[in-house]
Amino acid sequence: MDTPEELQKIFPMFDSKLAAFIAGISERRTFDEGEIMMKTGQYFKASMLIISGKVKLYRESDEGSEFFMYFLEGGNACALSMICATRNQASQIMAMAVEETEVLMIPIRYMDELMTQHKGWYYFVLETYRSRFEELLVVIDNIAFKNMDERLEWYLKQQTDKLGKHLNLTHQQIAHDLSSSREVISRLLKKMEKNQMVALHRNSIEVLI
Amino acid sequence: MDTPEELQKIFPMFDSKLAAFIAGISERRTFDEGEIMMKTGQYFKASMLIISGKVKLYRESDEGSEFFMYFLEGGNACALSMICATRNQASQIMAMAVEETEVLMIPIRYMDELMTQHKGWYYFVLETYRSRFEELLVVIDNIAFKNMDERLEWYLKQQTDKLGKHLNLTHQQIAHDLSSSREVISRLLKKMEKNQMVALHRNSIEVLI
DNA sequence: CCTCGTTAGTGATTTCTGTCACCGTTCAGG
DNA sequence: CCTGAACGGTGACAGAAATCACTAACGAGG
Repeated sequence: MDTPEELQKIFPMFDSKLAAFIAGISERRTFDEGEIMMKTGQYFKASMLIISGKVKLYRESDEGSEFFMYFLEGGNACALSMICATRNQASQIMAMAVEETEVLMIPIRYMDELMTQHKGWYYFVLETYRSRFEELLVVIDNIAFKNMDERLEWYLKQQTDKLGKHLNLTHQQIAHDLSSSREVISRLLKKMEKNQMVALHRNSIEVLI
Repeated sequence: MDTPEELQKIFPMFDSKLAAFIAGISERRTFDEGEIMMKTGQYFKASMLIISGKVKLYRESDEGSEFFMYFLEGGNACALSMICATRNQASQIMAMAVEETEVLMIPIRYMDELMTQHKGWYYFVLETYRSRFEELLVVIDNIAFKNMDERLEWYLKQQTDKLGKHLNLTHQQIAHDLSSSREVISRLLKKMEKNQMVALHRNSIEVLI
């Protein structure tokens, strides 16, 4: 169990009373690399705060294909889990740990108390919603206005910002995340390699820019 | 100025104390059909609650093209205006009245008091964010996974849900909202007409399904 | 060391969408 | 009543992306 002081380092918005409260009621859980943390259609039993690690968030289509939206990392929280939890609504997104990830699970029965008694909590919730909302707007910009080559560049930039210049991704995975096809991604990556923007290896890509 | 009772009819989440407070501090304003209520890059000076009418929300690209996201109507509020207002951030969306629309403008200096003193207010804010967030997810579904014919059908469905079966839209406007081109929309509409899904008139479309 | 599944590269073809060109219709304003 | 702008229909073409088909390279496990 975390001490309130550790919690405040990761979530600076929490005052000490709030940090202590959360430390008392939450349960720590670790997800392995590649583990699915939340599936579409699943119901939230707890609100999740990310302590450490990295999480990829996906939107799933009816036909089963997935679309990468954004990352969560330490200090973030799943926006939907915080409110769906209180209303018992099904998740509309899929979350996958890309590295070992530690989270705090806050049971939904405490949501109302957190909201009403702790000013820092709902500020945090609002800030979480606002920033995810803005990320979604950027996602829309990209898929609505840009071609695949620009989208791929933007995608690689996002990944390197979070995971470093050396990406352990196959072309297939990238195609999947962008809801495109492997051949298209392979060709575009080749073009980027010619332009000295990336170096291609088997199962990994080095971003040079 | 509205009476608190009228306000509660439109915003059932507001308790009478909150309704009275808002009635006291807000200013009513009317926007005409077609009027731009909010431009990208503009700063919020007030949070807006929609009393009546219909508003279309757009995302604008760097190059100036616009992309329709969702409607707001009586009882809704602009999600971004509620939080950007408190942080003095620029708007990232464009809002246009599609019919005469009445709004309540709540000056930003009251935001903190509303948040901290009125439970109904932040429940309302959270609910607003949550529902807009979900609408954005559906928008992403459509542009990420669907072709233009399906997107057009979904677009027409949205419009008829809010505005009725008889839509006063030109093909050019639809193309604009979907960030496509007039010719493509014309052709797809012709196909839909053949399939008895719409009836086409000059400057208007009747949706038959 | 062999084999098979995964990963990548690439050409050919098709589909979807955007663009260009052009024409006819409608309608408001002079 | 005329005219020009806005609207809409349509064919031809171009480009992006998806799909199909095939090949080569790599690497883990027998």
